[in-house]
Amino acid sequence: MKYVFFGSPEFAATILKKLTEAGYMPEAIVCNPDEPVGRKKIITPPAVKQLAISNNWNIKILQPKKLSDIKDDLKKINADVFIVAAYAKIISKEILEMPNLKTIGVHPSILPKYRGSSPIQSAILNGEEETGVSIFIIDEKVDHGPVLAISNKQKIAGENYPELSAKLADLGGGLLVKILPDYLNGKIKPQTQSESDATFTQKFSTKDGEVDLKKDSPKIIFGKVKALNPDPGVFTYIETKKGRIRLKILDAELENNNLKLLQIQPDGKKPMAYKEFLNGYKPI
RNA sequence: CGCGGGAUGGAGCAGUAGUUAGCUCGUCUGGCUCAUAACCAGAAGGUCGUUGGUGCAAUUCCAACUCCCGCAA
Repeated sequence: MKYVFFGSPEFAATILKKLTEAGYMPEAIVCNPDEPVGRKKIITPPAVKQLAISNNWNIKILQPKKLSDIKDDLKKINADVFIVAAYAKIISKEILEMPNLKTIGVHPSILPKYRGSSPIQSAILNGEEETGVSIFIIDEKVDHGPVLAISNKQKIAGENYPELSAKLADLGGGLLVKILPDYLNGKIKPQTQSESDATFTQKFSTKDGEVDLKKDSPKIIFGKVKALNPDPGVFTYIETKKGRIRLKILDAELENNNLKLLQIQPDGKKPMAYKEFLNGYKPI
């Protein structure tokens, strides 16, 4: 089987790793361009590219700004199927339908629930007790195509976004490897999604991470802390002897509906335990 | 040159131009207690980021540098 892998972040890298471990080496990978990260603007390649480089895979790495720029390259590869995991760009119909086995996607939710760009964070934020991973055929509407397989349920038990994402990537990668042979042989019958059950998620912004420790309910704050870290993060303002400071909330736990802050970070300081913060800052 | 905060014992913070640099926490020792993250007594532990400058005197003033971090992208 010849395939091209589309994906950029850690979630995608985990899935690609599973595929290659199972003997499926892509002809090429397509990921976002290297981007400057942080204050120092260090040029950082996406996780998928790093995986390929660190393993010295002799495959093509395509990092187009626009997918239309690499149409011809993709055509030349003459792949049987495209596999997409968290690529972050909308892929045009023309490209999706290039391979005769079309393009399949891995989406970290149980479709048709939580379509869109932040399924994992949204599930945590909404206090879902479990979620899962879906594999489906991608069409031109976002996360809309017929479903090939749905993973076992994954319990959500206080994980934060990166932790849950890692688990789901693992789960999704495993499922993909498992069903791929059947899909290639045409043994799987795609199931159309129920449109009436569909829900959508959107990206979060800094503003979504602002909380008020006094006014907001502990449960909601807790959900945000787990879902929105490390990016865009959760923050609040707190009055101390020295004045009002901005405080990021990195980790917390919920105990009998009381929010207990564990790890915080004052503006301009390193992350620290809340207990240590109290030693020096004396909130009012 | 995008904006800004910071560097003081293991941690978080104060602080001052001048014989012994403080506080909260932690650590160690002893005591109390059925017991404890509680309490009492005591102890160890700091070239006050680096380099240079001005002072009789600098950790405290000035300059440069290094490193850390928040925002923005």
